[in-house]
Amino acid sequence: MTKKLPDKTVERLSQYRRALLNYLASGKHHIFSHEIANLLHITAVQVRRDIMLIGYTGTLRQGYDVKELIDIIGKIIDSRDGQKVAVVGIGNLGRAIMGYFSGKRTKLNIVAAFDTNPEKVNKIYAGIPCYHNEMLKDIIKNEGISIAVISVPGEYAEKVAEDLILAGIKGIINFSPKPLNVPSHVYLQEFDIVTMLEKVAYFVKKA
Amino acid sequence: MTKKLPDKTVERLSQYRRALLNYLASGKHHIFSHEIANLLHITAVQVRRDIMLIGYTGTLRQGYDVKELIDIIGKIIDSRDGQKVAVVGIGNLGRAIMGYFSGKRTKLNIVAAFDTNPEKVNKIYAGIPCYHNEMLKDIIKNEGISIAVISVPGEYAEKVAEDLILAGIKGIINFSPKPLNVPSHVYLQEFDIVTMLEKVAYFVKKA
DNA sequence: TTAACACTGTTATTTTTTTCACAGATATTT
DNA sequence: AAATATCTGTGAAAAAAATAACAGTGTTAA
Repeated sequence: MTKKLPDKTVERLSQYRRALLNYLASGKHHIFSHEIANLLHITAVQVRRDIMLIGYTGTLRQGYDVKELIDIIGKIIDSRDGQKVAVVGIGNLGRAIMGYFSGKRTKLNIVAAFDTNPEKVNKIYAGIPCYHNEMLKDIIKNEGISIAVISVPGEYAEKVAEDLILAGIKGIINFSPKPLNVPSHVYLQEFDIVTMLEKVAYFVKKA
Repeated sequence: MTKKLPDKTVERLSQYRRALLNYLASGKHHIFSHEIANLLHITAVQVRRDIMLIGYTGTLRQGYDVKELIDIIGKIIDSRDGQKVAVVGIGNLGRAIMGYFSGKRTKLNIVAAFDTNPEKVNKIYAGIPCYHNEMLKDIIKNEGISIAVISVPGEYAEKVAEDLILAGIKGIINFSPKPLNVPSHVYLQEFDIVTMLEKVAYFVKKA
């Protein structure tokens, strides 16, 4: 199972798991591919194919064992000992992200936040300590943080990314509008809110 | 030029425009495809293809006229009279989004925010009035708002989406972790932060 | 004036992702 | 027990997106 899965499949697996955890609360133990599909509003074939790709197999006429499936997905997408995450830039967006994770105990732990604003440095946000950006390299290295979320204004994004890369970060999620350049051993996911809005606007506009 | 462009091309066009507006400040009036490519860290072919798709053509040996290109992109992705946008859910994320747009005058105008929290209702955030969710349908209709950003907790997302659709919304950006189901005449863009992080974690994890 | 060069525009190819179509298996109905 | 219905797993086809390859054309250099 070492073979890398398609990008999109990994995204959906994460969503399957969340939906299934929720579904467990209904007390049912089995679920059909078309039921999963309905939860995410996608097609049943897609669900079956994704599940096929991770090597799990359901039972005919009964569908998939919910707990087993949740477990398998965990084995695939989680890393054994969890991964540490840092958030750089404690504006509204940074705090929103920290809020999403606070309380939940998953394999992904936000363990540090960074900002340059002295008002914010050395405070605790959603249970996470905020350090000055100057500390970034040291803390990333010492804590073994492998993933960083960049939620600083565009002007600073490049510099932050450089520092992160020098510190040995492995994955970056960039919320700033500045496209980043990363070496091939760093996985980069960009997300640009303005662009997303403009795209929606394009597909919405009636001539 | 009524033919719909590929999804990804539209995203990139939005990014080209922003990069080009910035590039104008350098005082240069022309730009080569490979220079645009460098700005976004993509390939020159991709840039040329996108530009081909919108029917613009550069001049050999000089590249593209920056202002013209910006104009053409605007003609393609903006709608003539602009579009109105609403943000539903004024948590950190909602405020972050409003912050991105405040001040900038583009063809996309956030004209209303909604929340259920009485502390927030009837206040102004980043210049945008916040109404109670009860007002949603009326205001969407009366103001002619065509796009909505959902930044409420998952539990409320479905209900909000229903109301938006009843109100005649055309496009939705969903930041909640609850997958939405929309009729085919509504364009939906989902963005799930937890899933994105889990995806990055997967591609980053060593063994 | 000819050769080398540097770009664009586009066709062809490849890769990635989704959808179709159906064989196989087991429960249910008649 | 045969016929029917239901659901999985997957090969094959289609659709979407990215990349390669190159013809064409003006520019510069020799």
